[in-house]
Amino acid sequence: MGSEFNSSQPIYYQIMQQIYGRIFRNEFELGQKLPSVRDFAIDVGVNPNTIKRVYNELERLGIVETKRGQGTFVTENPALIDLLRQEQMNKQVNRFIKDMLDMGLHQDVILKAVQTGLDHFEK
Amino acid sequence: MGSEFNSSQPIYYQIMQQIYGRIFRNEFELGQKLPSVRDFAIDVGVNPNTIKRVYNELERLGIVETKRGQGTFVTENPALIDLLRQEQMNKQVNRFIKDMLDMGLHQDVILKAVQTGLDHFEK
Amino acid sequence: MGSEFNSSQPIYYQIMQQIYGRIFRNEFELGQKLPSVRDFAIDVGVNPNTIKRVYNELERLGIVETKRGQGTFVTENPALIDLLRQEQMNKQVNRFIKDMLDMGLHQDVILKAVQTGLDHFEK
Amino acid sequence: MGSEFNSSQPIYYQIMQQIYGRIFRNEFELGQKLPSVRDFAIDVGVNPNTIKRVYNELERLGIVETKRGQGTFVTENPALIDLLRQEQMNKQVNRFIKDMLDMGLHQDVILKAVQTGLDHFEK
DNA sequence: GTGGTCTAGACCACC
DNA sequence: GTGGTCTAGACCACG
Repeated sequence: MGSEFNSSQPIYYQIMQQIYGRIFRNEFELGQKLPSVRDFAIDVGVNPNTIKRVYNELERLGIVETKRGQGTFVTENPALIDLLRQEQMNKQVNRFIKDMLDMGLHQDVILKAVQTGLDHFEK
Repeated sequence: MGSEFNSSQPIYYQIMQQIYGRIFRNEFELGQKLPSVRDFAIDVGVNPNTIKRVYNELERLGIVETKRGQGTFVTENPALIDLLRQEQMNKQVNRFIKDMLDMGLHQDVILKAVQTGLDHFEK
Repeated sequence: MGSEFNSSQPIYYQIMQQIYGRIFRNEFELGQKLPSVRDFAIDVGVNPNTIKRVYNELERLGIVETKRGQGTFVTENPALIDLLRQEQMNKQVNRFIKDMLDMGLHQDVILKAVQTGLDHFEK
Repeated sequence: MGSEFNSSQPIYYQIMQQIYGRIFRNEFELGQKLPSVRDFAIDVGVNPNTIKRVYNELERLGIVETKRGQGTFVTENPALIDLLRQEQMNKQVNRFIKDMLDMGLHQDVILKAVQTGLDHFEK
């Protein structure tokens, strides 16, 4: 695949978010092996070190685990994934609401904006 | 005020967002003079260069104007502020919705989370 | 038995330590035959190469001997085991004390911590 | 300073432990600036990336904090340092005792070994 | 083949 | 000047 990365955020972070999303969306089976560092690096067109960092961060979050000499695997604990998703969601929602209120927007305006936004994405 | 800044974002950006918010919330009157770069820098405990950059960015967005030898002033154009607020809001909403959908969350879950989040902040 | 291994240390090393401990605790009789590499590998859910390495290391230390065509046996020399245990103990104690002193802890604090730790494990 | 590192442990880890120890022993004042990544790298004769990793790990533990464009500083929170030292001590003591008991050693033997070990280091 | 570590050196944003 | 990121490539221990 190509190397389309937003320059405003670190590449490792963007890749991390992608994997995060794919796990949350259950596009990976639990316990599934992720591509090797080298293969994945070639695949997305970045340096192996960058992928290694991605895997490190994901492991620190507990969403993957690496087995020496074998590879990196999605955690087999579905409860953990649900917990992380919940946490992530709460964090995002709270930050979003805080930002909106800080802009002086009222509740009904915010809610309306989200609704129309969702309708817009629905297509 | 102390110097409590989130290290995950540039300091200048955080200060900028604060000013942004205060203007949007009409805590500054239109045409009001902002503190001098030096005073503001001392106030928030930051390098003057950082405040300078903040003012530059705000001016680039048109939300403040600097008058040579007089200082930096909030724009007197209310329409411009509304426009910027609208833009800002749309950007935030879209990014938020995209992030939530990427996590595999459904519309109703997202909407519900925002509602309960708002209720929570209401107090 | 499952395959619960600490990822911070090599698997072969952890298995080695376990066998070490069982010999020291006299859970193996002197001269007793250890399981075959293959059986042991299946038992702990690990690559046979890993077990092979464990046996090699143990043999290098003289705590087991392999007899061609017969298998691997715990040494029949009790003095050797005592010696190894003594060596091992000294190494551990010295490393422990060094680590504690490096942390700026005083003798009495260290001793007290060990005492309470032992009481805690006693139950 | 020279580059005397034990090859059995990662260099970054050994450096990390050294800094850890110096902070615990109060050889650094609270809030003190650590050497810059580059300077420190030259000082100990390793690559800057290695030092950066050390600082990252220490920051993750909360014992230092980095301020963008300014440097890396020892945390100013003495309670945190005490807590970390306590944690570290407990972990070490428990691991030590567990290892010793696993070797089939009795309480009094262990305690005696620690005492004579301490006497030995006292000089 | 796999991850873990390390080097050498580059470019960038930030203060 | 300072940390943050990234590349290119090397060597090692492990399974």
